[in-house]
Order: sequence, then structure tokens, then C-alpha cells
Amino acid sequence: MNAPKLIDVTAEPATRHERKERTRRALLDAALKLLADRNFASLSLREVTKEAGIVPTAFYRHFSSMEELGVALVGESVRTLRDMLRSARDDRRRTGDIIHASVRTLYEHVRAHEDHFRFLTRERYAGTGAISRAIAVELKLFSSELAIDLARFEYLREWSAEDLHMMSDLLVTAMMATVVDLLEARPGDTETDEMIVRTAEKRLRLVVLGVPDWRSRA
Amino acid sequence: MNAPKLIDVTAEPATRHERKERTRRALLDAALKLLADRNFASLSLREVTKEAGIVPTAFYRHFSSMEELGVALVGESVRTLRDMLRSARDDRRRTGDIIHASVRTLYEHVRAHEDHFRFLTRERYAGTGAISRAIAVELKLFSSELAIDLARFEYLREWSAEDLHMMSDLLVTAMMATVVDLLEARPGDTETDEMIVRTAEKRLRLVVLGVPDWRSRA
DNA sequence: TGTACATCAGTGAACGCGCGTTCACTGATGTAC
DNA sequence: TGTACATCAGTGAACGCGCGTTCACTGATGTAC
Repeated sequence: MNAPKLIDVTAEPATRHERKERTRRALLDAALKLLADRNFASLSLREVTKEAGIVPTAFYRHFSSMEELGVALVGESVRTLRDMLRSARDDRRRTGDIIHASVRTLYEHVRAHEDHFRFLTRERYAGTGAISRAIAVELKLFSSELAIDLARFEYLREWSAEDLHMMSDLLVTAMMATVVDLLEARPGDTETDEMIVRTAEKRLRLVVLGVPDWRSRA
Repeated sequence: MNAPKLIDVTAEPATRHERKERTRRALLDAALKLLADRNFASLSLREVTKEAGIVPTAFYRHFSSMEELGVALVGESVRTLRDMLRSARDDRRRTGDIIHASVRTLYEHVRAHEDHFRFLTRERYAGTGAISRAIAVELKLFSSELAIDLARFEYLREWSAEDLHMMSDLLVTAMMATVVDLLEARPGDTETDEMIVRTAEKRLRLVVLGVPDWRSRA
């Protein structure tokens, strides 16, 4: 009953919609590839279409401008970030050492999606355009979600919302610094990777160690 | 005896050397001005010379490329950063509350040299060029100097060099995050400014609070 | 102090290039009957 | 199922523009005598 389908699998996709989606994907992937060692602002529409294997004018069938493509990349990258937070929550439940598990999760997600994390860390402070703004908004949301997670811990039960946000911002900042360290490490250099992970854990432990003493002086 | 000098003060500088230095300054200032809401990579040689009031080709009398001008800006900006660290050391000696004094010093230096701090935070992660690399190197040096300062504190006397660097990196990261917060605040919004400064102090206090308990678990 | 020549910061024309965007088009896929 | 028309992703020529860089130049400042 699906003999025709079996034959078609390796061929071009059947529908126009699927082909279009495939080209859109190719444009996003081409941009991510070129962004490995470049700024988004320095990326030209013609470069991206050339890398994706289409003619420059066909770009407009998918995005009205490079900025729109950039915003789409923010969306994708942020999804990767959220997946990470969800994984971290799950892993946390299965282990005694929350910090160790969280850093492990971070490490694996960064290595599995280097392009997305590179894009986020590089463009976060890049300028004043829609892309930087979108990333800033998403990181704030991310930090707020983390603050809610923090509120559930025994020691933090009586902290004010402001202090919880202060702490989650600090943790997100430290986390992003670790992401940058990982992305700047020589690929495959496991010794450096371990060192970065160890340092990341220490940073978080130092922050967390201060928690029990916080109330007495707040 | 200096009557002629008094007359000349408002006129053009006398020597060729002084004129050249003045044009160089104009190029650097033009670039900083244009960088207020832009990426360095998106800045063109022609724009900078236009803003500085000279013809594009005259650029090459001062820098061999835009990248060279960028590296010169890193040098300038880093000098501002070092001045800040020196001021922070001095202020520290005159007060009981080191954290409060340090954040105050940071605040005042950022507001006095917004262009330099904006350049540093924006270009730090901008790409893989000489500029990003130069900033990364300087921030590492900055962090190392801070680690040496930390080593002098009673509580930290027995910490390993690695742990001191971990801590100074964390402090520098938190500090740079505060710089970004300040630069993104609406100009003249003193209420937001106070909030940022208060949060910055809290961050540092939380990190420092963990210090006495560190040894027992390291 | 006065003259003759050297230096060199800044000028202006010119170049070839990649850019974003427009437009009319092609031909395969989709839809209505 | 077969036909006739509509849709639309991708094409290719063309445009005007700002770019970095070259070159020969100008004329004020500096230097040697």
C-alpha cells in the first residue's frame, strides 16, 4: 500500500509546501554556518543565498529582510535554551548534586548546539537592532523562570522576589560566561573542557554557599 | 614673555605633529561617536573620515586599516578600565564598606566614559578578529590583577591560585553585566540607576558571603 | 634673518566590486471542474 | 481520470550606491645653510 512512498523517499519532496520549507531551512542553516566566525551584521543577503544554493532574489520568498531571518534564528536558538532548562529540571530530580547535574546538562547542550549558543552570546551585545533586543527579552524570561525554580528551595523560601531575581540573574550571567568559555575552547580539547566545567561548578557553589547567611543581613 | 602664546591659544596648533595628532584624535572620536548605536564591523572607513571631517584617503596617514583603528580604541578603553581599578583600590582604603565603594567607583567611571565601556562590552563577543581577541586578553589581565588584590584579604589568604582566579573571573563577569545594565538604562533615569547599583552590590555581597564557608568543602 | 629644498597631511578623481532591490519571466505544482 | 487555469518558488538581467584602495597632486610646515 505504500510502495510508491518507499520509492519516493530519496527523491525530492512531493509538495510545494515541503520544498519551500526545505529552502527556508537551507537559508537558516546557511546563515548559522556563516555565523561560525562572523558577526550577523556583517552577513550579506547574497552570501546567505549563495551558501544556501539559491539566487539572491529568491530570498524574499522566505524573509522580507535579513533582520527577519535573524529574528527567526533567535527563536530557534531560544528554543534550544528552553530545552536545556527543561532537561536541567529533569536531571535535577534524579540526582543529589544539583549543581553538578546542571553544569553537565549545560555542557552537553552547548556542545550539541554550538551554532545556536554562539549566535546568542555573540549577538546579545552586538547592537541596538531587533535581534539584540529579542535576545535580551528572552534571557530576561529565562532568568525569571529560573527565579521561580529557585523559590522552591528550602533555604530560599523567604527571599524577596527582588533578591531571587538578583540571584537568578547572577546565575544566568555566570552560565553565559561558561558558554562563552566552552565556545572559545579549542575543539576536541577535553582537558580544557573539563577545566571549564570544573570552574563553572565552583562558581555556582560559591554563589550558593552565601545563601544561608543572606537573611541575617538583608 | 609668553604674549605670542596667549594670542595663539585659540588659533590652529603650530606644529605639523600637533595637527596630525589632532586629526588622529578626530578619527578616534568620530568612530566612538558612530559606535554609540552600532557595531564596529558595520562601520566603514568612509563614514569615519566623513564624521571626522577629512577625505577618505587621508585615513591612511593615521591607520593602515579600520582594524588598526579598532585596536587603538581597545587600548584607550582599556586604559579607562585600569584607571577605574586604580581608583577602586584608592577608595577602598578610605572606607569600611569595600563593596559599596567599589560599585560606586564603577558607576562613576562608567557614566564618565560610556563610549569606552560600550565599545568594550559590545565588541568583546563580536567576532574572531584582532579587536575581540585584544579585549579578551586585556580582560584576562584585569581579572588576574583583581585576583592578586583578593589574595591580600584575610579570609582568602589560604585559597589556591585557581580558586582565586575563579572568584575574580566571577566578579569581573558580574561587573561587566552591571556595566551593560548601566549602558542600557534610559539616560538620566536616576531611579533605574540606583536600582542597578543596589542589585550590583547585592550580587557581590552574595558572592563574598560564601567565602568563609569555602575552605571547609574545597 | 632669508632662501631653497624636503617632507608630508590632506585632496580629488578614478577604479572595480559586492551590495540590496526591482522587474518580467519560467515552469513545476496545485486546484476546479 | 483528464483538462484548463491559477499559484508561486525560483530565475536572471539590470539598476544605482557606497565601499576600500590607487594614484598623482597641492600647499603649508620643517630643515639646512
